[in-house]
Amino acid sequence: RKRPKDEPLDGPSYTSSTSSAPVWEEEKYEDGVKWRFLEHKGPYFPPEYQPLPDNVQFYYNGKAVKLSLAAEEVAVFFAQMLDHEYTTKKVFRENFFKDWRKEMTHDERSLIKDLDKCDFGEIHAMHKAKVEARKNMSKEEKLALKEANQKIIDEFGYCLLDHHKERIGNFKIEPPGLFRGRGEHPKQGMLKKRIQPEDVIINCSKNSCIPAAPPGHHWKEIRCDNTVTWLASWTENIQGSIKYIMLNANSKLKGEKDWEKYEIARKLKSCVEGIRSQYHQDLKSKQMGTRQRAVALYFIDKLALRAGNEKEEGETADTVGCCSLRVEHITLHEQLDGNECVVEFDFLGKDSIRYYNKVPVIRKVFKNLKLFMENKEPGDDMFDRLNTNMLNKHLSSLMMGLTAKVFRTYNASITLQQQLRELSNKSENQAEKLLSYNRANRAVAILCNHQRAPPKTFEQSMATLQAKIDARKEQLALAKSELKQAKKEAKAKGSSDPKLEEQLLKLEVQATDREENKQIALGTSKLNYLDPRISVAWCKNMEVPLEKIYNKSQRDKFAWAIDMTEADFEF
DNA sequence: CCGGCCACTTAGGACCCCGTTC
DNA sequence: GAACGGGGTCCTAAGTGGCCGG
Repeated sequence: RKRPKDEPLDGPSYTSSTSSAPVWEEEKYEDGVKWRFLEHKGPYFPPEYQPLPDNVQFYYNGKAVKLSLAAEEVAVFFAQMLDHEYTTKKVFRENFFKDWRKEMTHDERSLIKDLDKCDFGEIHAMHKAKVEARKNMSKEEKLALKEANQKIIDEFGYCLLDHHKERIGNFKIEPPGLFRGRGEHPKQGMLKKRIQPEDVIINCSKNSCIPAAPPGHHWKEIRCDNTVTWLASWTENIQGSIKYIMLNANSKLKGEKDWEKYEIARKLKSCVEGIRSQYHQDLKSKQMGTRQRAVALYFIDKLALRAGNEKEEGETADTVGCCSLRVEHITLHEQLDGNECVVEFDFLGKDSIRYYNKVPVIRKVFKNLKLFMENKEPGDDMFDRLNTNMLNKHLSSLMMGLTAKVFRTYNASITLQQQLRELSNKSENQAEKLLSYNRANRAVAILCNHQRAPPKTFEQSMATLQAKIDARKEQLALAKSELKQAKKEAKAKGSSDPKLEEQLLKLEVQATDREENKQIALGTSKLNYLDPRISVAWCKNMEVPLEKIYNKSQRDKFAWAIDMTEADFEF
């Protein structure tokens, strides 16, 4: 994508790990070129399969069967998962069995015809013992393991990109195993095959030291394409999609892209009012397609829905976004809970996370929805004259670089900024300020529907915390009465123990925060949707140390923002 | 236009590690 | 010194959206 021409001239001026020169002093490349020089060691391959010891056996129909190496490896994948609920699922078991049989020899295949007659018990027990043994390793063993891992990171985890030594995000080839998609995935249980060097394309500079393939192997291809950012790629066998090895989020390349993303969202801020009045007009259009586009945009803007690309049926779990909503996902209520024109959404979105929301909408939108649903079956598309391509084409005509997802970024960031202004106050103490920050963050997470499964130990840990609070309260009460006594006797001045009160407040704030956060995931919005400059400026204004908001890796990722942002920054 | 392909961002959960508490 | 619990990292799936060729 081309860099929009009207971006500010002063780019991010953070410094990288190896160079102190501000980025904006470096040459800019022509369109599409991502680097001049790229050198790396190639991906790291997972260890080869270790055959089972003789005393661990697989049984079919009660009889021990020595499997071929390939079939055994796949059997072990299944055996390792036996504690998981999904090994009991029909689709998972059928997919697994079908793929497993493909790995068997002719003889094995003619013997093993029923998964229910397979006994993986010994293999499963061995695996559990291994996990247990790993947990019980001595300090020395753990240290040795850690050092060995560090050595791998040192050797494979970095690359040289132009003048910078950069950390690679995922330098390890994904190990083989059984595919477990999210939700009701039709391909769950299929065998995800082992990747060989012969499957891997290496991308690097012609004049760099080209990585050597593992002994006895060769790469699929050596490519020198400086219009892409990946270092290596391979095609995965489940969906047939390409997997990439790319840089870490703290790299210059990723940082610049991130900065650019937020600059586009800020540009939307300056023209969003015009765009809104445009789509309000379009709600009345004579063209059905235009009306559908307007309603979709209304949802994307107001509810921060994802665009909703079409998906191939049977290839993935049945999930939708805005443009792919079906009639069955929406219920219209003329009246609901004292509101008029309420739209009830109930659908599975990305990662099969449920989106459930009852939203009062303007009458024109409501009427249009009724019209779109007329004479349709529950399984029919709500927006039959619209797709993401048409929507994005329209958006890019309104503003350079504008797509559906920019609205999510814009609305997330602007919401954080507004909420911070509304909720936080310089007179609060630090714990209160942090609660306010988290609440602002939470408002965004709720808008974007970033959910998490409630932690398994949630009730337990809330109870423990409450017990602590009660204990502190008691202590405080005791201290107060002691003070009273002291005052009476010695006419001592001063308040009750301020430290104790502070501790109590801190605990109470912590309890509130945790309770409110039960099913909300803050990390996704913090990492992907909230312009970090808003948070940096807030910290400066509130005199809150940045480390309270961002951990080390987040500070590395947002180095560009930390370096360029003053207290007066406005999104 | 449309489908396939490609590149890249966004996402939740598993797992690991380390400090705290009993 | 074991158990706990919570933050941080790792993993990789699942999205978005551009481009190209028919």
